[in-house]
Amino acid sequence: MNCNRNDFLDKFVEHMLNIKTQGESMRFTKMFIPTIKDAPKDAEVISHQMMIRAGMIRKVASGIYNFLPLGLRVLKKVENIVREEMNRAGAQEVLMPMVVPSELWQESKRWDVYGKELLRLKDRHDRDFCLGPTHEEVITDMVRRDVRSYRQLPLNLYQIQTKFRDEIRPRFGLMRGREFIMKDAYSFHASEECAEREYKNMYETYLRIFERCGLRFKAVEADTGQIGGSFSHEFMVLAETGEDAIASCNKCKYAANVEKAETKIQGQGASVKGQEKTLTKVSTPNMKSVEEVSGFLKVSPQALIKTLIYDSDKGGFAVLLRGDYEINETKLKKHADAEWVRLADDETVKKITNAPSGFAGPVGLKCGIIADYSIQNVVNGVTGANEKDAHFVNVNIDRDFKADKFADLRNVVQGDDCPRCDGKLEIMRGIEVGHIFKLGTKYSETMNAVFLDENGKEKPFIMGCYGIGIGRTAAASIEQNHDKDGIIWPMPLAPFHVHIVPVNVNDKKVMDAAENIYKDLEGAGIEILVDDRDERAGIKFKDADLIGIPIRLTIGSKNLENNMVEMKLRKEANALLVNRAEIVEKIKNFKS
RNA sequence: CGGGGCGUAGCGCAGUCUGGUAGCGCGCCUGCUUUGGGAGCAGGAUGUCGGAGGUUCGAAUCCUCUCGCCCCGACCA
Repeated sequence: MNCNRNDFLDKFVEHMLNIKTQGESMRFTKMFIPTIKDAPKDAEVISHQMMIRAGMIRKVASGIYNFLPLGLRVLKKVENIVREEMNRAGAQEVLMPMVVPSELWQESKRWDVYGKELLRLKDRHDRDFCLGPTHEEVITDMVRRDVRSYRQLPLNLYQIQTKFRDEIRPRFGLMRGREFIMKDAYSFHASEECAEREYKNMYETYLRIFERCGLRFKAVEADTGQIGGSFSHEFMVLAETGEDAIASCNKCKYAANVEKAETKIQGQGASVKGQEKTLTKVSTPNMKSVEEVSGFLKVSPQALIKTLIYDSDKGGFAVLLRGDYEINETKLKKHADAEWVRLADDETVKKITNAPSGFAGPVGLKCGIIADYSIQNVVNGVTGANEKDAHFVNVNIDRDFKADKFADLRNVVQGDDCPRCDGKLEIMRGIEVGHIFKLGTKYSETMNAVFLDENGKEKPFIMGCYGIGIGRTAAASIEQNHDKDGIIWPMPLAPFHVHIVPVNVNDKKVMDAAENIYKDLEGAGIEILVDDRDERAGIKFKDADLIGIPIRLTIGSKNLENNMVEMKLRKEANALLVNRAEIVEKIKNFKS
């Protein structure tokens, strides 16, 4: 109304000062932190619920999220650690487009292979594009255009960028989204040795990155999956809610994703001959599963030879497995030498075994049989009789049937022997936050990305690729570090280092003290969130616990009279009183 | 993709079976009191009942279609 020029200027200056506080430290009243008591019912896992409740993220569509200021700060913390360590390791940051022309994907043959996860779109000229789920094609193209000589190698280029994978079933919030931020690095080499050296370099770099993030994690051997290549490691954050099972030796350093984990080959030729009983068919009405059959016949599941009928690009075949073990399709695919394998549908089972599914067995079966090593020990076993409601008992290998091939086809279980030493394997769960691959020449060959070596000979680049899920790392940290009240951030990922809670903002002494401490800490390079809201103490404490900043300073009038301030670590139950003069020093110690 | 479930106020839910003026708790706004662990009292605002079509005098409720979201499933041998 009577807003004259000077008022306007004052307001402008005030506004600019407020903006300035949006740097390292913040006032709660100025920051957009919409915390909520009840998480929406669609949030299933802890990290998802807590990020929503703490006002860090909001869902926009299935598997697609907004990052609010607090969430973004955490994301940036992870990014910066990754960036610093990648740079330190000699990699260089680039930025590639999110929208990629189909030509590149057609060239690598992945346009047809990658499937529905690849979100395809057309531009106004009806040309095909996709949203990049990963960038091997783009980087290979980028490098082949301008790198001609071995003298320009090696190169390690990375970006931190948004990826899109149209997941079948996005879930668990940031843990399995469709749109997500990833650091992906690609290295190019003139020789195998150089590529392997870089793989080790990245392995070490990843160890440093996740250590700096304050995570408990494990590097495990992994299957190379869809990206392809010769060998790879995954970096798993250990958490009950992890989507992956990993096997880890209790004695040596061996650790592997269960998809890939091996055990000592048992029982080759160890079957006890001479006690073989007569093969007998028994009636097992409606007994299909291992539990049903073993319960009905009163034998242990170990005595069963589970017969699974598989379909593949090479046709149908049978897989034999001891009753108490699980099939590992990754291993099966490899040993069956197939492009794809799939459990056969009822119709195919019927065609191959002449019986409804649930009664398949190797005796008299007229298809290829591939058997897990585990059945070599089974004497007088139980199998389906390839006939409805019937099983054979006293089935013996060699006498009653033969397998075309023995192989390691099962998932390892708790207590299996370590393949490397005399230790035992433990099974634990993990969240995959990083994955490194030695790619070899898979992409450089198909995309004709070549350089001239010192002999003037044309050779394809030898490549490696190295990914880290940025958002997933933040989510994994929460899965690993939380209690019933909220998040417990490790210092390096925390959105702020210190959370100042003035108990009563209307008490001038309290607020003055809070302001002074705020300024002192800020001057010492510490990031602070000060809860200057005119709210009851209880509400502020609840929000502080939920948001999970590692150090909380509670400023109340009574303690202030003794020149003391309460300091509480989020991860500990009890608070301690600190003299005002010592606060900065104390906190500096905790921070490092 | 198959199976199941859910869409009602910002969030959590009731109401749907059996059609008859849209509710509860939390949150939000105003005022007073309160003020170290999600306060009390009083007053107040807020809904295309996911969307479209149909049945009916009348639809959140019944029917058809559609969209969105969530969960389970590739271990039945």
